[in-house]
Amino acid sequence: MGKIEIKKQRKRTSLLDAALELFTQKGMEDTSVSDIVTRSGVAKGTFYLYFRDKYDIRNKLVIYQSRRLLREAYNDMMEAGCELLEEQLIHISNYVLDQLLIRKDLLVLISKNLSWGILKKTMAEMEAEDDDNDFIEKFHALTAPRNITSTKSEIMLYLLVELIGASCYNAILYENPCDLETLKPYLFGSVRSIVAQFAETG
Amino acid sequence: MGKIEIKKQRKRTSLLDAALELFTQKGMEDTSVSDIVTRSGVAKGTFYLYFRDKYDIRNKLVIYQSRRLLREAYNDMMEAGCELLEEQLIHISNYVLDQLLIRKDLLVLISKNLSWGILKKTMAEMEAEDDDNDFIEKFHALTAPRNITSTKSEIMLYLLVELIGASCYNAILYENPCDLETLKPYLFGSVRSIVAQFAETG
Amino acid sequence: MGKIEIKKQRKRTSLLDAALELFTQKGMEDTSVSDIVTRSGVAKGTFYLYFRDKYDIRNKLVIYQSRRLLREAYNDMMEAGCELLEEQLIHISNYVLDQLLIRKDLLVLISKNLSWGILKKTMAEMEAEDDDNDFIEKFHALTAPRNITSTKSEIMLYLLVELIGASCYNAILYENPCDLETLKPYLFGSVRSIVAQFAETG
Amino acid sequence: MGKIEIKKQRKRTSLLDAALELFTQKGMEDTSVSDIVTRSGVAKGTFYLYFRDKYDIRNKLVIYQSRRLLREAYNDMMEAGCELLEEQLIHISNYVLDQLLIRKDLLVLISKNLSWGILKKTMAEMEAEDDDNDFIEKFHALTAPRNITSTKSEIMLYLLVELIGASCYNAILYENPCDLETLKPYLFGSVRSIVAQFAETG
DNA sequence: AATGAATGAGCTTTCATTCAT
DNA sequence: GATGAATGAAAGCTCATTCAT
Repeated sequence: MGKIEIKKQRKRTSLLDAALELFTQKGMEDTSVSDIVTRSGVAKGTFYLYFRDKYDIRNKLVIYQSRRLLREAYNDMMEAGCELLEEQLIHISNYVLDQLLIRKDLLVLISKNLSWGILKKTMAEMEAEDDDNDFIEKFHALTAPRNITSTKSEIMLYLLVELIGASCYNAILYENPCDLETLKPYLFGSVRSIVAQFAETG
Repeated sequence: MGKIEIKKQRKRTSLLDAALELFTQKGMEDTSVSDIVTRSGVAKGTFYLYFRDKYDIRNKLVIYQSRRLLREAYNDMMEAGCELLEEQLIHISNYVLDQLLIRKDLLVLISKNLSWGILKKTMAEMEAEDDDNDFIEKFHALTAPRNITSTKSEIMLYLLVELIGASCYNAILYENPCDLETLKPYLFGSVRSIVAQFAETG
Repeated sequence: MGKIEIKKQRKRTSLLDAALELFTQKGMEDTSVSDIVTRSGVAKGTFYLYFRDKYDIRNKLVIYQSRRLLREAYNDMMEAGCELLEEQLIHISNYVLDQLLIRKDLLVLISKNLSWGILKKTMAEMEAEDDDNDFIEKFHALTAPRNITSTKSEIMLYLLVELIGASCYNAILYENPCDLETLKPYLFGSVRSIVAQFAETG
Repeated sequence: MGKIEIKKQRKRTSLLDAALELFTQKGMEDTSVSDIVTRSGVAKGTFYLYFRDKYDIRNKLVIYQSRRLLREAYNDMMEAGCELLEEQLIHISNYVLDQLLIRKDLLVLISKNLSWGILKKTMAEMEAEDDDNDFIEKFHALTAPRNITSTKSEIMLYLLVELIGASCYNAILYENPCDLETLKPYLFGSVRSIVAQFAETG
């Protein structure tokens, strides 16, 4: 009954944990299903009871982790009580960046595998499962006071996500062309001017 | 002799061509060294006379292609005779984007594999080989009139490259969140404000 | 109780039905125990309560199906009231061939798996279970009037079964070297002369 | 040059030999490619340089062995100088049966895998490769004097092959329903009457 | 320099079978 | 009796790399 269900969840989690560690340590390429089950301590066949293949577990991992990160960032911003849209977005960005600086493994996993498509899917799923976690609606709620249409709002979000995601990767991992703290002012400056661009014309 | 040298170059080029086609058609993953040599018409062993492994030929390919694209874009901008830094960078960006829209295979190859590290290496190598092609120096020459220090100049370039590179990927390939033409005004607006940010404070 | 007994029989039959469909559709090779239980709607472990393994259920299937076919053919011949041994055997053969033409799945199942050994076992079991179904005795009863010894009778049956079984396989499935109707006259001619051979010398 | 070619032939032959032994000992089912290469003493990958898979090597084996057997039988018959068609066919049959009695491994291999389709392909290939080995033409040459049309000739051959092939299997392997020597008179009697049937009506 | 046959470790995936529930 | 999660051996097959020619 419940016992079996709990054991199954434990197996699943154990596989996800093992995969996360290995993917972030050795990369997707160099991680085999064999590696995952060995670290997880289950049999090879068991993997296939829970996931279709390596790419399936990768996707589930990326979605889960990025969703969690975003939710935390959003909540942190709400607690801080920023008023202005620019400040809200910078707060969220800052939170995410600081987390990724600490958890470089997540940075690698998410950056290399989180496409805009997956992000939208993530947010859609968040909407479906937790009614208090509809991020896209929340985002629109944030942009609404500035009279930004829904279409433009999405393009803006897209530009911001891509700019932040892409630019922090080298800065955090290789401190190239500069370290994260040096980059931040310019990055947030860019965030500010991108928002301004949409808010003005919106 | 020169003849032998020419034959060797032809082999090398033939392998690079084959690899480009295959990588852009089937992706890195699903392309084997066997596939490359078969299409190239040389023996398996020959591959290893020219490249260390699959990743080596991939890197050389990415560097070569992105270097060529950048050089073309730069020359096109010079011919157009833009005066203002913003306009110069937008012109270059526009040229690159239009090319990638046409050659989606290059987009995939470069986006997936061109990191900031490789780009800098590219430009350094350009400097070494062709003295009239030192792109980084040329870039500094472009930014100098606006009193932007070399360090800031590099950070700016970094932000621009990442923003453009990352944001055009989904727009071109999946027209998501919008197609390239729709995105351009916002993208160039962002370019403008990022440059402004550096030029003001510089 | 009877109820439990009925439920068990239903499970068994359900497994046999599923196996028949799958074996004749995809072949023995490509049918797994998993497939069988899935189609049958019972649990994996349940299979092993009723059958030792895949080969066990295959044998039971072949025996059951060929026994049924033979019984039908025999009854049909008796109703038709043929007098002469040759006509009796040809009638039976004809009935079997026509059935196999309609049910090609049975043809494949039986031809590929029904050996002379299994056939004899079949007939022996028929004898054991149903006293009104002892086919081998019935066959001897048919041959007795022609003074064919029991040994020769068996050899004759053997030759007939092998000839008919083997030759109809390609004719029915691939119409090669000719279709069944074209083959029949020659086949029945051969049956007649084989019987004659034994009857003369018997 | 020739050396490499010879080495390749030796590898191929070595694989074929190993496969023959294993297929006839343990059966197709229970023989894996791993088994074959182990016995052959080559690496796993080498197998796939010469054969597409297990079924490919099986077919090549069956065709080669049955072709060889048939050619020997035909030559033996020609040397014996039989005049009458019946005697010629019985001579060939007898030779084949005696060989299969000695080499039971071949019997299993050929019986289980030699379908009428493969046989015809075999004979067609014999025709293509060796101009003095066109068995099908030779067979027609044998039947021609008796005014048997080409179509009927083929049906006759079909019936004979199926009768002999199927009936000797149990007799040789399990002496069931009787041993080969006991069966032969009846079998040859049947051959004679089948031929008579066609010769009469032809 | 060029070849391509040979290698064999390693991959993904399947599946008959067991056994705790 | 019935279940189905778990097992892990073993399958087929690939492929980067080597090396004798």
